Amino acid sequence: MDAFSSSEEKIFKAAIDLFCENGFDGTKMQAIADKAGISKASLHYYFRSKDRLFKKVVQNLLSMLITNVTGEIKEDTCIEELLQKLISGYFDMFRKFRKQTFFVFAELVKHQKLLADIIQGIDKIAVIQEILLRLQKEREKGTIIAIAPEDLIINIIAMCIYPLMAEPMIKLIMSMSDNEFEQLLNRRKQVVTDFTLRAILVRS
Amino acid sequence: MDAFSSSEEKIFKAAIDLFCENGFDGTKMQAIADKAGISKASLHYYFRSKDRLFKKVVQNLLSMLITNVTGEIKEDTCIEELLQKLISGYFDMFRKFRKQTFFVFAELVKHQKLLADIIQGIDKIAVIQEILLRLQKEREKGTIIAIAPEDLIINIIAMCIYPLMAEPMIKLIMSMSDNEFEQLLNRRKQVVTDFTLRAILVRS
DNA sequence: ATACAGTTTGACCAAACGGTCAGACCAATG
DNA sequence: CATTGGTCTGACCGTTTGGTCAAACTGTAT
Repeated sequence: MDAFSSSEEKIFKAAIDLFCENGFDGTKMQAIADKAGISKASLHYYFRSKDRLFKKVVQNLLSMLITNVTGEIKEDTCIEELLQKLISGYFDMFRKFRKQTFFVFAELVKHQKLLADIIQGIDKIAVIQEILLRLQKEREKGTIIAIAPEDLIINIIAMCIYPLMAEPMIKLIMSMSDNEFEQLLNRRKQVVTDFTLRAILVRS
Repeated sequence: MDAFSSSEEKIFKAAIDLFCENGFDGTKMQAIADKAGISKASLHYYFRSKDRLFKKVVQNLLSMLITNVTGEIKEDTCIEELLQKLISGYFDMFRKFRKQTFFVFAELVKHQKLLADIIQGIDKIAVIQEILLRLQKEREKGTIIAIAPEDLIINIIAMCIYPLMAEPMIKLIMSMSDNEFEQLLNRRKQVVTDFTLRAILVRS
């Protein structure tokens, strides 16, 4: 009677995969059961309804995405290194959990009512707050220009996340091949870091 | 026997609204019929199947979004004004057609197979090409730093579009109220313009 | 009036959907 | 061996889904 028996785990993993791939409405309970290798009735045995299963999946992914950005940002690292690590961390995570990220974004917009319920199950948003504070300090120190930390972080996340979410659009509009696009992604961390540092660093 | 009879138009508009709101799987034919004020059978009379109707909707929106960014970019405007107008244009459009943009992004990722069919029905992607060329020129002139025009445009679009698509996430992570977020959106054009110009302008 | 092509619909269909339930299965305990 | 409690399922249910079709309804030209 573990919190995660083998079957429950298999179901949950299958549900994550399929929900991320096809969204809430596009995912059928039978498909989850098939992928998990159990009967549809067992689904309802472990998770009472589709909505409950869905909510748990979203909660799990959101929590994972938020807490995953944490770590290794010490107080004594200079602003350049801080931003570089931040960008690198965000980009790698978004690239690794591409579909999951897009899924959470999309479904959170559609089912805004669920958000209130989901928030309570999530622990740490403190990491971001920490970074916001550090940026505020740097600004007072005069190493970076006057910019609201929120604006700066949004800019950074935007530049990291957008190419990953907009791949088909970018390829279409820019007439890019798969190869060219992959090159673009590979140089992306450097591009965003340079761009950001040039934008906010106060030069002597 | 117009290309758009009154009924056909009503159906198409209803379809756009509902598809944008609920996605492909979340939109039911009966709901479209109800919203258009006609019978479900009439839907199939004008558009043979749900897939065909869906494809036409995506095609129409994608074409609209792409061609809508055009206009008023003359050759003699300086780089600062060019970027400011570009950012302003993108941001206003994305803000105006927020749901449509998100919808096209999401469904284009899911149904990547349809993209090949859809591309053929779209005329002008030339506007972007024009801007890419102009940026290349400025770079050679030495007014802006060495950055691939594609990277620059992606950065700009990213910073414009991301806050609009990630509203719930941002509010959650940054602990923002509706009011604070609206303020953030209102200053966004200025923020992105300043940020971008500082990042790419060669200073004397 | 009649004929005709385009439009619109109620009634209908097979398939798929989320969900239920009685009962089979299976270890572990007495 | 018998009982018990958790696990698992085939069969089933009511509803909803995308799609069809013959028939009714328009207006217009003959």
